[in-house]
Amino acid sequence: MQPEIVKIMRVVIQVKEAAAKAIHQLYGVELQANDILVNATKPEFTGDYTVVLFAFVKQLKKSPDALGQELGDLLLGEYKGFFTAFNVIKGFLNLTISDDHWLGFIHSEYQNSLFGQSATNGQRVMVEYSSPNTNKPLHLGHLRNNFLGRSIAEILKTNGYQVTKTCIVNDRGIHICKSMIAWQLFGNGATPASTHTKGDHFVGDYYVLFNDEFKRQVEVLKAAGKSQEEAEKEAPVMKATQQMLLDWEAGKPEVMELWRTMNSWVYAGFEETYRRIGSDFDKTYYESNTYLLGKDLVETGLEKGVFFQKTDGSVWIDLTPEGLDEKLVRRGDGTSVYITQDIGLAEQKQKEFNAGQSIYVVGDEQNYHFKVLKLICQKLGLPSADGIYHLSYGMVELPTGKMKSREGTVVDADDLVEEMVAIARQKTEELGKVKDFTTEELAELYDTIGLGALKFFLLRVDPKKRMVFNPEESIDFHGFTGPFIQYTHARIKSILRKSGTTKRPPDATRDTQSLLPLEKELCIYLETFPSVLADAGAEHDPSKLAIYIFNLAKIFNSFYTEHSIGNAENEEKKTLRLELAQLTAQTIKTGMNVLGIRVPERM
RNA sequence: GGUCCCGUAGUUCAAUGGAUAGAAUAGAAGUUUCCUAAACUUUAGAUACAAGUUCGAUUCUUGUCGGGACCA
Repeated sequence: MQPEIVKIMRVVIQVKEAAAKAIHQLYGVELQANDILVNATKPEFTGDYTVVLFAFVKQLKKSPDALGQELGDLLLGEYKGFFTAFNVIKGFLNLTISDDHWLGFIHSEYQNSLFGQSATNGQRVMVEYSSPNTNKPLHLGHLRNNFLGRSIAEILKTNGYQVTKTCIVNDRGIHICKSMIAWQLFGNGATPASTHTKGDHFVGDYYVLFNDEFKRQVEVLKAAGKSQEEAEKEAPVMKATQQMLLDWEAGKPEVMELWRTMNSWVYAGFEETYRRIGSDFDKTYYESNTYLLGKDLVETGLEKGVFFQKTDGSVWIDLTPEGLDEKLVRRGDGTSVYITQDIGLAEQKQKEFNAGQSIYVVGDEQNYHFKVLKLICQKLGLPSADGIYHLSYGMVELPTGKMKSREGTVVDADDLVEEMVAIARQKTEELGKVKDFTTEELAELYDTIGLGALKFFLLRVDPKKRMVFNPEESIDFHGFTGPFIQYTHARIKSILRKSGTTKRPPDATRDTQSLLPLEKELCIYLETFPSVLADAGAEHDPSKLAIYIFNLAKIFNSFYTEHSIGNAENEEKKTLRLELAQLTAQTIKTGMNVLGIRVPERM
């Protein structure tokens, strides 16, 4: 074994490659390292890593026991100093890795502030997330979106990608006209400044007013004998809104002016929220600029025969061969539909950034839409089409069911953040551990903890799955939570402040101590961090990382309770444990930062 | 009508076809002369149902029941 490789290569990979080589040597069968299943050994068995043998039993015509014995014997002989023991139980070959190897790993990485980071790979990825509408403020669902988008972007950066974060703002259409109409009717010239209201909430309030007024007018018309449908069509506010949309499209100056003004209020509000929750974008697109994109692509598609025209002039694509149906891409009156501008924007982004991968963080109610989008782009032959990936996430629900604006059950993002921070404050004051902090330091700490709890809560779940947010139970700082991890970090930093960092001189000879079970468990788990980051990136799943950091903190806490660091049995142990503590703190910090969560030095 | 997703402890979440299905919380019982008890230790508790595929199924296939989304 080359010593350099030992340091760089992950242990699991080494085990796989060694096993593949051994099988080749013993039986002449060529296997790829990745075809071999290697897991961490379950705690109730002896060993560190386990080769699952069942898969080869048939092919090699060996009993699992015999195969395990032969393989174990060969591996132990060939890789002295790496493997130190093995046992075979049923079809499982449990291998023990030498303490020397783990010690070497800790010694070489404990000061590495880039532990887990991959070298740049020269590939560009775009991540589009957030995608707000300008008629109302952000809610809990947007928070999940923002945290996912931001963290997946950061994860991909650590994986060596060059990442561009984009945002498409839905700033036009009937919804914003509703707010505008309501403001004209009921606003009396009020502004966010005059009412001391955050701009996005201000505009959102008029959206609510619109709906109230609309409902009222519909009732009046129904009382006058109209059907529901007729009433909704004829309600004066609705007619006014539709006229306003036409005026907007025609570029009528007063309408444009009002639209710009109201949107600017909203952007000021969004800006504040984004700053608070840590979302930022390298490039923001506005639908008012992009909604006409893609029209020329409809022509291209018709020429290429990808699209076809019906007798009423509407243009369609036939996706029945793909198991979907026919999809409209341009209406008979020549106006385009939602998907057309998405195709156009995809093309434009490709021209601007030419990213190999384009990730769209969008709710799973649009699964069908993105399936269609990708297919159409592929059929049109857009070079970036294969790189389209819909990072589809499930809705955040309340214990009572879905959030409904009509029933006032929408959880507002700003309110929720403030509530979390307030609870962090209350909890911190109760514990009274940071009485010497300045006001600024306290404010920062409350933010760190409150936002940490919220972000971790939303990121710890597989994005694809729907999740339930229980306002009472979710605001917990114990157990599988952000503050638990932050606390572990703060405690480690406290130990390091008191015990000093490690005293190992750079030329110190490698020690010969043996690892205690809890020390070893921590080593093994730390060593997997880079592959967890890689997995989380490849799977587009930050929850893998969140779960890892939580487990790491838990393992450290068990270790810490059992073994003294500052008053270790001897200097050698003390040095090792300080190194373990340093690397654990570093790993927690890197992992949490990648999730967009800060970790305090003290709390 | 068609397509897709989801059903795991009381609750919220895990488990690339692998060993006795893990955590957290709520419940029960403990741990402070010593590095931060927002911690630690012990305990009890679950794969919706029925078939099939195989050495082995929470995972794959089919059906039933339940929840959700989308398309026209």
